[in-house]
Amino acid sequence: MPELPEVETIKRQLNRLIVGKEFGEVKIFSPKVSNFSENKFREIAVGAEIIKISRRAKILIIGLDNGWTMLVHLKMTGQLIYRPSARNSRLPENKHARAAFYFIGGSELLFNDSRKFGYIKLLKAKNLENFWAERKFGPEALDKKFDAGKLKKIFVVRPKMKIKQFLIDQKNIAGIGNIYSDEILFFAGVHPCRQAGSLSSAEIKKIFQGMKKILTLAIKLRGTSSSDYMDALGRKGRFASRLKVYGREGEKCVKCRETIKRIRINGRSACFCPTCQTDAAPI
DNA sequence: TATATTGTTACACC
DNA sequence: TGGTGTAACAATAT
Repeated sequence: MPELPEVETIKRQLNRLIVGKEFGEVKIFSPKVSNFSENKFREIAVGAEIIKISRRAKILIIGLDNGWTMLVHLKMTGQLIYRPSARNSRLPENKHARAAFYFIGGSELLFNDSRKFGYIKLLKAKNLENFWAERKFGPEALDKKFDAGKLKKIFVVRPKMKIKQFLIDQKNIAGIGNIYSDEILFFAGVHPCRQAGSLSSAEIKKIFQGMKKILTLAIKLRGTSSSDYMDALGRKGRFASRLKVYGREGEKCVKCRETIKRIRINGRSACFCPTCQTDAAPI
């Protein structure tokens, strides 16, 4: 599940790998992954050079030198894999290959996605601002200007929301998904069902610290590979071994040896330790 | 075959 | 009006 650390990892890698490269050919194997037909996509992209890669929330922004940008969302199972040289022909070697970009010079970028939830959209750079405005993303989780005070203000706006859902909602904070919300709440010792408005200042501060600490470490380890995720070099991330609650239902809590529980909150699974993450607000 | 999966969004409700 | 909660949707592996 690519969340902020995984997308950030790919962003950093692609900035080293494909900036300055020019599209020589484009193949779209699954038409629905893009907002343009293969021909139209090719018309726009071929001949363009990549200027820089950035990220907003879980979306990769690949800036081109012709006034267009490519927006890539990996959703659940997407992968963007760079290969220094194209293997055989122009055929996908992965059965879940949805699109392929071949650069002048022989390298290539593959977009794989078994679930086909991800997308690669072409958007004129001048329309980007509007694109973000429509989505109403909250502050970037790791933005240096995002401090505990600002987080507290967002809590005030949505007091009824369960904290688990609050953390995942991109309109509150941008970049956190199911994995890291579970881990942040364990770090903070807060039960996922607690309402945002019931949290004390100390708890909000702890959530803030956990968010910064966990996401930063996860980037350092190139993300979490619990299922399909791979970085741009086709390698697994190394944060999975650091997970304390996510995906550990039925296993023992690393802190107190209690059994980790899993519940559903708004259709999403939430893993937590019933002992370490208390249900009640502190007095 | 039915079910679980998650990020996002559409929609009904108060 | 807009916050809130629920459900739908994407498509696949198991």
